[in-house]
Amino acid sequence: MTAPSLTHVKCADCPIRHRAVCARCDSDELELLDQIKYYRSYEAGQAIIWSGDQMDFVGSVVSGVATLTQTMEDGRTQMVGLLLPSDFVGRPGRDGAAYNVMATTNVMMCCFRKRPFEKLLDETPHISHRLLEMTLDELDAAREWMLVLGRKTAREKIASLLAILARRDSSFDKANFQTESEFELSLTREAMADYLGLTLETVSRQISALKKAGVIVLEGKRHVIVPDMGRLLEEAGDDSDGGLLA
Amino acid sequence: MTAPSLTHVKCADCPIRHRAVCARCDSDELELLDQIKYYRSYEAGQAIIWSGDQMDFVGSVVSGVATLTQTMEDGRTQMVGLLLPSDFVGRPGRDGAAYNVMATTNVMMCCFRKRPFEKLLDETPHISHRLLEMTLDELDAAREWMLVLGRKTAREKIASLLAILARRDSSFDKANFQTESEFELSLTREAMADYLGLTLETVSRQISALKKAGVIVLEGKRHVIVPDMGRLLEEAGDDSDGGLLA
DNA sequence: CGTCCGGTTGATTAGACTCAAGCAGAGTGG
DNA sequence: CCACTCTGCTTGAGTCTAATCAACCGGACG
Repeated sequence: MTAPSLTHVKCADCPIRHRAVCARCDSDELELLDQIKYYRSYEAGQAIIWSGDQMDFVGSVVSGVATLTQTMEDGRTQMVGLLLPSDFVGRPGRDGAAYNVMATTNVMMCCFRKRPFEKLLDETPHISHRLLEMTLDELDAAREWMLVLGRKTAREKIASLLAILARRDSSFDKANFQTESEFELSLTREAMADYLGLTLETVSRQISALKKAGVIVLEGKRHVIVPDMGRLLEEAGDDSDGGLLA
Repeated sequence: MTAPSLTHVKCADCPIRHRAVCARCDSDELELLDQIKYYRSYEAGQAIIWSGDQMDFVGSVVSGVATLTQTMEDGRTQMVGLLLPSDFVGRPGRDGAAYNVMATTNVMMCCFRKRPFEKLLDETPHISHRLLEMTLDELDAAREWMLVLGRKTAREKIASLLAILARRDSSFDKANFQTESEFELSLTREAMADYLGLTLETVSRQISALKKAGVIVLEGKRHVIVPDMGRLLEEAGDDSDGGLLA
């Protein structure tokens, strides 16, 4: 294992400046955050945090993809969150980590020392309000996922996952409704299975089935082309609006 | 349908005063909340909110049990939250309801007019911080539930639900570990099925199985006695600590 | 060249679903 | 008061979806 690379980047130059927990901060507030933060990189496959670990930082994903997973003693594991750039990691006010956080690709984190961040949170409404908003969004996403896990068939689950990845991964700039979409699959079959509550064999079979049905086109094993998003959403069992609300 | 009963109760006399979103408020802040709130009652079985409805209030459950559910066009439904006294309903900053909220028993709600509440939220850290804390707790609960939905067997699911209800329903005053527990089941078999991603027949069968195995004792169909919580947690596939962290 | 990893595919099995019948208790109306 | 119905629940028989077990493929890498 290589030593983690620690670096420091000015907040103003940060790629997630306008989406992360710091999004609403003015330049004075950014300055305060700047003083308690550091960048840290993790390699693909590496653990960022183990469940039960003492946490000395919270932070944001700057680049890359990480997963939040829960494991039972017998090894069954369930992914409970997919962390993309700007997503927040860690729970202010709690010392022990509740989940495993694993880097799926190479990941850059912007870490805030925990105690000073908690202090800032108390004193800076721009931060606490933004964190509240992000947490409410995550709660909605988790609840959406509960429907997928509890009530959808294997095929619908796969289609749902692909739809989410298509929406987030591909730059869906505007009213998220170009009919075509194309993106890189950053998860292994096993990770997808853990996300969906399936086995990796079932994931593989259903992806093959969707390919055979022409719902998706694969270039290699990881590059996905969706010729018709409407068709994919149909397969996902979603009605057209995809459950997004103002 | 009877007209809703609207009443007003002083915050100081409110049974959820120290657990709800108002928990941290001082008396001045309570006074402000008092001016924008009203109590409202709902009968068992009644809808409190329909998904997609315009929301003109947010609020707290004062007494009773309500459920948060999501429904697909073909009727498949998944419960995504169980609302007990002190739980918060509604999302500040969003006008449309994202879920159905149904009264399972008779329910009393403390409703805050939405716009004024949002204004208070902006100006009152005691409220926004408490709401953040409660939202983080709900997110943890939702993630815990994702493991149940995605990876547990029918029997483990039932045991998990009973364990949750036992912990919350029965007055688990202290270190939540008396070995014995006893509580009233406020959910129908169908509601349990919707919670667990099962059919009601499977719920019925697994409850019978747990009864036959002596894990639980039923008095009538709704009163549950758990002679040994450790045994129940074993059946739930949880290790002894039940996943609670400081 | 052999091995490992991620992925695919096939055969069989098991667990939950579906369809169906029936029970107990509460409420209703003749 | 009794028959009738309704709701919530239980139980059984048969089916089907996804899990399990197993073989195999292809590319990367030492």
